[in-house]
Parts: sequence; C-alpha cells; structure tokens
Amino acid sequence: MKQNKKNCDLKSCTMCKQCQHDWLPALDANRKSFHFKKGEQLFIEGEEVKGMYFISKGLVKVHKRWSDEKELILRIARDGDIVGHRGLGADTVYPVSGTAMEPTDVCYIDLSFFNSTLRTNPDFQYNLLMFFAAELKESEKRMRNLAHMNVKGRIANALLYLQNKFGKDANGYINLSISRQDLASYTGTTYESLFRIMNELSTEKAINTDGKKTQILNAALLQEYIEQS
Amino acid sequence: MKQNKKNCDLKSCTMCKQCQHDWLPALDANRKSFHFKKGEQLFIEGEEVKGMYFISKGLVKVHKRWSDEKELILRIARDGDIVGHRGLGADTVYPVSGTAMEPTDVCYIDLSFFNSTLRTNPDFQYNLLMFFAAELKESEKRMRNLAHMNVKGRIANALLYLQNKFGKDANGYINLSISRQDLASYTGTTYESLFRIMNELSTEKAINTDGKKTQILNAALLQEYIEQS
DNA sequence: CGATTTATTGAACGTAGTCAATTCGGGTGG
DNA sequence: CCACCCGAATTGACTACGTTCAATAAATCG
Repeated sequence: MKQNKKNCDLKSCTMCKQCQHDWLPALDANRKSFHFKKGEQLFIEGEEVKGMYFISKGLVKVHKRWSDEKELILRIARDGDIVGHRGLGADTVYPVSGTAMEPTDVCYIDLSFFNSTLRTNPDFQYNLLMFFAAELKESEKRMRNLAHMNVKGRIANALLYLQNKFGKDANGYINLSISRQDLASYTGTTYESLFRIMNELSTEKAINTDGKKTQILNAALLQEYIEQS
Repeated sequence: MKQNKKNCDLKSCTMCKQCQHDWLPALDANRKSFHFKKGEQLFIEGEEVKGMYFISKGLVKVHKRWSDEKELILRIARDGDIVGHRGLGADTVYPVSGTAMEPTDVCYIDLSFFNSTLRTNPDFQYNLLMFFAAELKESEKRMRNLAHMNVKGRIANALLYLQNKFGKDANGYINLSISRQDLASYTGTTYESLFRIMNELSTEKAINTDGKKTQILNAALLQEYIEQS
C-alpha cells in the first residue's frame, strides 16, 4: 500500500453524504489517502485495529479465515462503502481481513478520531447504526442459508444477489469481475463444486470479442435451484 | 402474552444502565410490561415491527425460518438482554422471530419512541452501536463455522460457547435448560445427528436425585472435536 | 519453447440428512 | 391401579450431496 497525494472524497461515502456537512471539514482534516494494488491487504485478521476505510474507488473483499487454506468471504465492498468497521467494539483486533480485489483508492480515518467523530455527529452515528443493523440482517440471512440451503441454491442465490447489488453492464453481464475461487469462498463451497454447478447453470456460452468464453446463466435454472434447495 | 401490572425494571437492562440516568424517567413513562408464557412468541418473522423488548427475567430464542419445518436459532437472550432490535432499519418487518423458552417478563418500548430516544441519548445510541458491532462479529464467526466446521465441531463449539455465556450451576451443569431440538436448531443440524454426537461426547452418565439421567460431557473430547473439524 | 499455474473432469469416499421402526416415559381417563 | 395414548427418545439402514484426491488438458508467462 502507498499513501498518495490524490485527494479522496469523503462525500462519495454513502454514509457521510447523508450527514450534516459542517462536520466534514474536521473529518477531512484527519483523513489519509491510500492506494492498494490488487491483492494487497487493507487490514488483517488478528492485527491491532488501526482505523476505518472509506472506499473512494475500487473493490474490497472482507473475509475470515478457517484453517490455513479455507476462508469465507463475508462481503464485497465497493465505491462508497465503508470497511474496517468490524474492528469497532471492545476487542482491539480485526476479526476479519480486507483485501483489494481491484486497484483501490481509500480514505483512511484513524480509529481514535473516528470514535470521537461518532460523538460529535449523532447523524453519522445513527447512519452507522442503521448500517450495522442492515449488515446484521444480511449476515443472519446468509447464516441461515448456509445452514439449510444446498450448494446449488446458495450459488444461485449468490449470483442473483450479486447481480442485484452490482447491476448489469451493456452486455447483460454482472458488473463485477470475480474469480471462481472467490465466488466459491463467497458461497461457502469448493472451487470444484462451484465449477460444476456453474456449468450446469449455463446452458449456452458466448465467445467475446477478445476471444474469451463467457458463461451465460440460465435465469430459469437459477430460480429452480433456489426453489429446490 | 398478557400485559401485567408488575413493574419491569429498565435499569436491569445491560445497555440502559450504562447510560445517563436522566433520560430513564422518559423511557420509563413509555414502557409497557408484558409476560410471555413458555412457547409464546414476542414477535414473528414477517410481521410489522412494533417495538423493542428488554428482558427483565426469562429466556428468549431468536430464530429464523427455512421452509416449513426447519429453522436456525440465531441467539439465545436472557435477563438484561434486548431483543427485537433486528427490526431496526429501513425494512419495517421483523426478519426473525422471538419465542420465550421460559416464562419471561419484558419491558416493551414502542418503536417510534425508541427511535426518538436514540436521538436524545447519544450514550444509549453509542452503546447500541457497540452492541450491534459485537453481534455482527459473533454472527460472522458463526457463519464461517457453519461453512467450514463439521457437525461435531459445531456442536462442541456451541456447548462451550453456551457454558461460557450461561455459566455452570452447583453441579457443574450448564446453567441453561434447552431442548435437544433447540440445540440442534442452534447448531444448524438435525435432532438425530445432535443426539448421536451428544452420546459420543458423554462418556459417562449421572443419575440425578430426581431419578433423571444427565449426560456428562467429556471436555477432552469436546476439544478434540473442535480441532478435528 | 519449456515451465508453471489454472481449468476441467472422473472417481471414490465420508459425512450427515432422511426415513422408518421401536422403545420409553409420563400423563389421563376409565 | 391399570390400560392406553401420545410425544419424545433411541436406534438402524439407506441415500445423497459435496468434498477430496488425482489425473489430464489448456492457458499463461517468462
């Protein structure tokens, strides 16, 4: 990671821009601007909590380890999202890691200043509270799905969720470039299982202009998989 | 459920008692006192959010349905805990249900008043925020465990967690009376699987003074199961 | 062009879920 | 007090899903 001169814009943060703007200058004075290359880690599970990150531009996966080779991706954050907030609370170590999936620019706010800013801006605190409430709901829904849906259903579900969250590009593809390995980690399954099921799900394939093959998902099958699970 | 005359005590709420006490009278004026019998539901998944519950005395499971016969227990709340807070946020329906596992007395606060009290007491809002942060951490840890641990490990884990949370009584038993069905739902497995594994885990059995049999868990095995998974 | 990683497929294995049968224990009513 | 009944406990057998391992093919990179 490297600190750069480029000014990140806190107003692009979904949570900040709904707040009274008279506090932003103070926040602005305390921010640092960082750039992370693809694959670099913003914060690491088990390390001391240092601060919060507001993503100006990029993509960050938040993941949690299990044993040496397994992990679960908890969330995929992008422009305007906040990450590192799981470091809040009594515990002073990050319970999760954050890794850039693309080159990513962030605003960084020191934890102690972040904490004090909560007190001075109840609006922001309220927004953050609502954000946590939404995250908790989502987390518990996924937890139930992990417990009771089969892999087909979880994959179908994840694809629809990601399509809904990231939208579609001009070609109708999901506006998110993610490796199969990451998609497997996101749905809580193995690379091989994901591979096989993705094949079942794509009844047709397209050849892109660059010569690469793209799988085209069958919407009806997606629905079917969810219902069967 | 029935509203009773008995005064519930908001100061017994873990979150309230850390706050400035000058707002408590206002909160106090807006509370209602309810009693729920074992098995009665405080709130139901899918229903309109009405308010928050502070448990004065009792035990409440928070659970989420999957299909008609399956559910996942997300949390077991007791004296001093708050439930119904998952109703906060943009969505106006409860994403989960709350059911009394024992006769339970609660303080009930109307949602609209609860929301306004957040604004007037930043301390309380801050405590609630930290509470949500802790819940989210816990939820995500369990999510990862559901994804990667096997059933043995999850059960062993859950038993240790519950022992840690509810403590042990004079006989060394976990201070929580929970049905096997509920324990299965809590660990995300079936009644039968839980049964078999609990048998494996208890290398000896005790006959209580009342003639009932009690399973005595083998601590070493618990540890082993967690490590193997 | 060789080397090394990533994709693809097959086969086997084990875990845990499902179904069904039986037993047990504790009421309840005759 | 006994016969009956019901739900919970207990156990066995079977099955299926998904992981794991291994082998091959394809692609990427220096």
